[in-house]
Amino acid sequence: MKIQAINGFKDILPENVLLWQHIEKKAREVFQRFGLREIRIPILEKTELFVRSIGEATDVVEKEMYTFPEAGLTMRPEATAGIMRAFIEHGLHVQQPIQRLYAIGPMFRHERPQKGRQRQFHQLDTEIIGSVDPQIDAELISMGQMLLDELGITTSLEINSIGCSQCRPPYRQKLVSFLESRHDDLCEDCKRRTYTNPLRVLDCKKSTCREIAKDAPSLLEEVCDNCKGHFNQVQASLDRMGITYTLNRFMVRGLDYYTQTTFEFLTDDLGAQSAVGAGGRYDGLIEQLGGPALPGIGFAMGMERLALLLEQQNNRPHMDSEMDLFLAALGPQSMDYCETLVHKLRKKGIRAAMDYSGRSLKAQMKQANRFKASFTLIIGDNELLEQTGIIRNMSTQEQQPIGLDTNTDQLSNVLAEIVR
RNA sequence: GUGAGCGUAGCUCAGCUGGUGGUAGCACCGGGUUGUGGCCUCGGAGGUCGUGGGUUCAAGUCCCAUCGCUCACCCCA
Repeated sequence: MKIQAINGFKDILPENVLLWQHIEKKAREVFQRFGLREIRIPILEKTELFVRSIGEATDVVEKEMYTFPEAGLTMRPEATAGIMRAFIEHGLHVQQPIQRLYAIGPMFRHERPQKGRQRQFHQLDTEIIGSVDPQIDAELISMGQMLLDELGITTSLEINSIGCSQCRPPYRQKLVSFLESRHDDLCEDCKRRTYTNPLRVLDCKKSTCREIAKDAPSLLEEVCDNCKGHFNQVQASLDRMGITYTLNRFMVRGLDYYTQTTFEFLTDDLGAQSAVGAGGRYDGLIEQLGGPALPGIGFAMGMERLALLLEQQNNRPHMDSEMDLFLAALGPQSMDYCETLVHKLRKKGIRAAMDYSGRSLKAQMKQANRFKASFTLIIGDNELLEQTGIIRNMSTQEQQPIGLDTNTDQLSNVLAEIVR
């Protein structure tokens, strides 16, 4: 039996890594533009951390975590909890009143894989900690939008406010009562959701449930004045920046720690998955984890989803040459000569390669082409005797003789100049 | 956890009502070009038809089981 990767865990092969590096590079660039600094945290944490932050009754905690029960450890299903743990553990708030952080890396959830969803997946995660200012919310959203824009990915932005610890519980109670009054008309899933996650009923795709949802009390109208004011200011900021969005009063969150502002970057191009990125405020989380009473807001973007969209929307970055110079050696002497030359070129930072199998020139040219080499230097034993090689520009097909030198240091300098 | 679909070359796939595995495309190797890549052309190599059992004179094809993958539900980035 051949050993293969386990279900939901994917290899990212070299040709695709270029795409991933493109995404990462652009993300770091944009995040740094907003003053975010990278933080790297462990993949394994105490199970308790996720239970306390994400919420005991959430799907993620109840059935999706990779946990080692005997050790009490869990592979992180998301990044925010770990970042907050690190934030508290190292007292980062003392250094700077507002901390702006980002993290990039793999997350793990034991769900059934499907398009745009894997068991090991990767997220770009951002957090701004220490401010309740609604302009911070808008700034963070604008950063996500800017990244998507610059990647050339088209999404729609939806925002909502899900209230705070003061106003959400009463609303939730009101909603449950309403749903109970219409219980018989709800679909089977929603009958269950009424008690597990009543807000999710508002988001049900079934038409009958949608009709009922229209009559349900609206969270946006029920939230407290403070939350309303905050949300209005977020919208005013987005308006000033010219960022287009739609209000979605049915948008809810799967993790318990979210408060007030929530938002999602959405697409129709990912099969059943619609969210490319999502986030929101989590004002009680840090305190709940035993840290100072500091607010925060963040978002995560799914890198697999970004990569899929880049491919689908035909925005694959065109790749440059991946090799500066390929040395085609013909004959034993020239092979040894080229070996020395390749070594010296590489020490100068030039990307250089050659073939040792003594294949035909045609075969070696093919190889140079596969390497996407900018130049090829052809050196046979004859050339070595006459001290004149041939250098070929692979894109223009121009060839020129080049004086060879027994002093390969000199020659490698000359070649380095040509190739640069 | 539930449902549906699919497993044939490294990849993408033909293979009809069972009757000798495809000159298939991409990729790979070599020749045409006696020392020049991409395009063209000719040739070559590459397979336990996922696995196990059953039906049959005969199974890639039909039946059963099993493993794997994919998509969808739930839920989520």
